[in-house]
Order: sequence, then structure tokens, then C-alpha cells
Amino acid sequence: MTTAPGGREPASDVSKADLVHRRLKEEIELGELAPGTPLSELALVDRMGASRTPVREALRRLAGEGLVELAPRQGARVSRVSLQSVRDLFDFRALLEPAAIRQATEAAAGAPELRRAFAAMRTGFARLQRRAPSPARSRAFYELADRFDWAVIGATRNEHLRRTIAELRPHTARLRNLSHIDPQRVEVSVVEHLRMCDGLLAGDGDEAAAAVTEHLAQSLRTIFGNLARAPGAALDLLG
Amino acid sequence: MTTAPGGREPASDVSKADLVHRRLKEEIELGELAPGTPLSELALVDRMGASRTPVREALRRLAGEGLVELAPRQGARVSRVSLQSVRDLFDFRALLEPAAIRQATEAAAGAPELRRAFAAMRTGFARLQRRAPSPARSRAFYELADRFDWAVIGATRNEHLRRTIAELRPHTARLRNLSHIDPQRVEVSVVEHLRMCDGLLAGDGDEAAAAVTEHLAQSLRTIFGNLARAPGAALDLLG
DNA sequence: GTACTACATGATGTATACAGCAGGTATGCA
DNA sequence: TGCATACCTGCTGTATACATCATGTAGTAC
Repeated sequence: MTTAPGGREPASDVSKADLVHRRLKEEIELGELAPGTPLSELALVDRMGASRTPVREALRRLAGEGLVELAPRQGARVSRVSLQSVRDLFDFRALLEPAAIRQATEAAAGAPELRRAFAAMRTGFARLQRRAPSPARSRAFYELADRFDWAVIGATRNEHLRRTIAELRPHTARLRNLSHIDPQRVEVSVVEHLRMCDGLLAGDGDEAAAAVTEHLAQSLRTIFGNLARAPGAALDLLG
Repeated sequence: MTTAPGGREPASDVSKADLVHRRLKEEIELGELAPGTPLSELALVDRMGASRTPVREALRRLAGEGLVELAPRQGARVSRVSLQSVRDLFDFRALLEPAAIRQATEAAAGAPELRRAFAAMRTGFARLQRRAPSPARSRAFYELADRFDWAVIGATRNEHLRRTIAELRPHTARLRNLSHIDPQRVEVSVVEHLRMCDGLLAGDGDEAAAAVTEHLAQSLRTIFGNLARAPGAALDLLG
């Protein structure tokens, strides 16, 4: 946090509650705060450099997003993850995201600029497909996939749908970061994303939606497979 | 709010924030607080008999549910309603609720007690169908329909789906209360609910889902029809 | 008469003080 | 030695004080 040259804090545009919220959300997403970790307000006051009021507000907001569990008179904990919750998450996404990409497909059909953006991402995926496997490629892929997902979310007309999907993203990201990513998975995932892009760019909503469904099913299968092969990871998830 | 006989408040089980939240939600649902109404924290402090802290928490929670709009440094207003928002709401419900009733159908198939509850509601709808139109019948219908909806929500296994649908209910209820109900609508709606019950009780998820879809489409058409015929109502909604 | 500026008012964002409850710990007793 | 109870610490829920900012108004210059 920088101080204005003049000397006084310039009454920052974003509230401290926003800052605390963002930082906590990020730490939960990254897995730095493991599921189940108790979140004492006073401890956060020290760590975040804000008073209890914005800290409390951030915790309440996170609880509303399902990232934190609040027990009355007992405080907050980072929300736990169970196998059932993973299944629920992906089932729900499988319900929402095909509808979202259909709307994005329609939107792109009428907005050349949007079409260009998606076309550029398609090129990016194609390039990634030709690169040799490496941690750097994996990182690049997840970055691009993230941009793609946000583009779809942004092109979703229905506000409820858009907000709900956006709210699910941190949960998915957290799962990715908690269960160590299978490098093998990138290979398949690139193909799936290419199929999504192709359907979307062709104006074929059904095809794009089918690609999303397939992608989600594969993702879930991979995660569950990882858990089955590595019971330790399951402990990570369930702890 | 009652005081304990001994003299002191027994540290009520529910927090004041909960109470304020519930009261405000109800007033918004009932239309007592019209869309766009400014909600000053201090005014609410007086009216609700709580201090700013729980009032603020209630407002933030309502904002998370989309019932209140927060403008930084400018305060809260009851969220506005536009034609687009109505369409978005019903489109979204049309995406979620068929899936929910499919899960409820499966749940009922394996839970005799649940089946009995739904069967009882079916009987209630059938009885309503034979009654002569009257305000009392309309009230009874909406009460029963509400119980039915909550039963479906309760029987929805997927937690995300369940929470999301539950969060949409106040929005729908508000629309009903803002746009004066068409008594004619009850006639058709009873039939639609009977079809939902039949599908659900027969274990036919597809049929139940189709009935929900039909019901939502009809509801939306009715609301829009009302708005078209009575521009004054539109002003109510848009104001 | 109109537009712009300075100010006064009231609100929100934040910090902090106080009250009551939950959980752990130590002590007493069997 | 094991268990039950009482205490004690720390936390959450609430109330309130203070700082900063947005809005409306009065006044003035053109």
C-alpha cells in the first residue's frame, strides 16, 4: 500500500473491505489457506492491516460465495471440500455453462470484435497444441483457458447466469490448485477447447455446448481418477 | 421483541443482523419497499431498532442476493426491476428448475414419506381446481404452490442448484406482488401444477420437467401480457 | 438570468469499546 | 487415576465515535 507523496492516504478508491475480500479469496483459491482453516477475525486484523469492520464484511461476503463457512458465535473457517461437493460443483457447471456458451455464440455472431477475440484465442490453443509438454506450456494453457472462460462469461447476456457462473470459478480454481494437475490432462483439454472455439466461431451453439459438456465430464473424471490413484490427494481435499 | 422475565435479554438465538435481514427481505418481497427506494443506514437504525453494524450486514447480504443495489459511498437502494431483468429471471429459472424437479422426482421415488407429501399436495391442487374462483381460493393456491416449490427445492440434491433456486424465489415473489395477479391465471396454473405433481409422482422426470418449463413460459407470458395491457403496472415495475 | 464556486449538511467507511458466549484448562473429588 | 465442575481466556455480536466523501444550497460573478 503506497502513501501519496504529499503525505496522506488519498482515500483509496477501493474500500478496505474490498481489499481484504480480494486477498482472502485469492489465498483460498490458491490453496494457501487450506480447507477447514479457522479464520479468526482478530488474526486477520493483524495480518491484513485493517480493523474488524472490513474484515467482518469480507468474511460475510466470502460466506455468501460459499468459500467460507460461518458458525454463529464460533467464527469462520475456510469451506471444506468433499467428494460430493466436487460432484455437485461439476454437475451444476454442466447445467449452466452449455447455456452460457450458447449465448456467447449468439453474441459473437453479431459482434465482429468479439469474434476476433475468440479467433485469436483459438489460434493460441492451436499453437499450444504444437508445443512440447512442459510446465511453461501448462501454465500458458491454463492462463489462456482462463481468458477464454472469462470471455464466455462476459458474453453471457443473462445476468443471473453470468453472475452465478462467475461465482463458481473460484471453487473450480481452488480444486485445480488443491489437486495437483495432471500434465497429461493438458493434451486432451487443448483439444476440447479447440472444439469449443470452433463451435462458437462457426455459430453452432449446439456443438459448442456439447464441447463444454464433454470438457466438464472429462475434467471431473480426471479429478476423480487422480483422487482414486492418490489417496493422499483425497486427504488434501477432504482435510 | 420480548424481554426475559428475569429482566435481561437472553442473548437471543438469532442475531439482530438476521432479524433486520429477514424483515427487509420480507418488505422488499411484499413490495412495501418499492424498487428504487433509497435505504439510508441511519433511517433503518431508527426503524429497525438495531445499530448500524447489523443494519449494514443485512444490507450487504441483501446486495449479495440481488435485492439491493449498493453504490459505493452513496448508499443502498432497493434493486430496480426492468423488463430485461424479468426476462433474465424467468430464462434462468427455466434453466434451473427443470433440473431441480428431475432430482426431486428421483428423490421421491426412493422416499415414501416424500412421495406422500407430494401426493397430499396433488390432492390439494385437485380440490382447488373444483372450487369456485375467489380471492380466498387464489390465496390458498399461492400458499400451496409455495409449499410445493419449497418441497421441490428441499428435495434437490445438488447444493448449488438448491441454493441458487432458493435465492431466486424472493425475486419471483416480488414480481407477483408488484404486478397485480391475474385471477384468470390461477385456473391455468392449477392445471400446470397438477401436471408437475403427476409427472413427479409417476417417476417421470422428463414429464415433470416439461411441465415446469411450460409453467414458467406461461407465467412469463402472463406477466408480460399484463404489462402490455396495463402500462401503469409497467411503471410500477420500472419505477 | 445563468453558470460556477464555496460551504454546510448528512451520509458512508472505518476504527474501537463493551457485553456475552464457547472452549480449554486446571482443580477438586471420588 | 478418572471424571466432573468451575474458572478463565479469547472470541464473536453489537454499539458507538471519528474521518472522509457526496450532495444540495446559497452566494457571487458574468
